[in-house]
Amino acid sequence: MIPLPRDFYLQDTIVVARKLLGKILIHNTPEGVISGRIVETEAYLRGDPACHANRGMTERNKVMFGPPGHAYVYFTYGMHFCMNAVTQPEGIAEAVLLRALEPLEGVELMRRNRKMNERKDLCGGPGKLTQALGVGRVHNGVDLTDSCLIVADSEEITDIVETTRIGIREFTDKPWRFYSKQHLEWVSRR
DNA sequence: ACATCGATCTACT
DNA sequence: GTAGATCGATGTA
Repeated sequence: MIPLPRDFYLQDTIVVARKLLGKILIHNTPEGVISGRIVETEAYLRGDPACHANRGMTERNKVMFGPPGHAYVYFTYGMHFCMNAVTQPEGIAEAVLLRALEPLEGVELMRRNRKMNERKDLCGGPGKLTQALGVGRVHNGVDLTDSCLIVADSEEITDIVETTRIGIREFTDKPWRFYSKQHLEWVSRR
């Protein structure tokens, strides 16, 4: 599995969000490899009130201001982690939220992490996929091109549905959520 | 110091 | 369709 190069994350963030569809997120854990195909993403841009970094750098969002190709993992709702891939050069805070995966390797580990058996319940949502892969606080800031958590190159998806983003209160009209039409069954919502 | 609420999920109606 | 869980980052005083 070849990690996507850092340059990949220097493209326009919306382009990155679309091109990440089909790619493979891989977590190498002591228990074994857990991986899935990315099938749903959202873009968060500068100047976007829904973007965590919009009001400047804070302790929580500082990874978004760092170099591209790193993971921005944050804790929310008192119980969930969400994972992003940071895009754009250092100093410019944009990112792509990973919202759903098609489970590939380590499905039994996912079942154990999630306390769920149905394949469809394992990775179909941003909080679900981090729990399934065992991704949390310690992964905030790790290098997605060279660490235990990587995004590997794979097929290009061309049949993409774009919709508005989920769970935000501002900029709700922007069509910056993307999912693969050929992986509908793994997507969090249609 | 303190109040608010979130890029969510589950269980229950 | 919606309430409740649960906690720390953030904004206001």
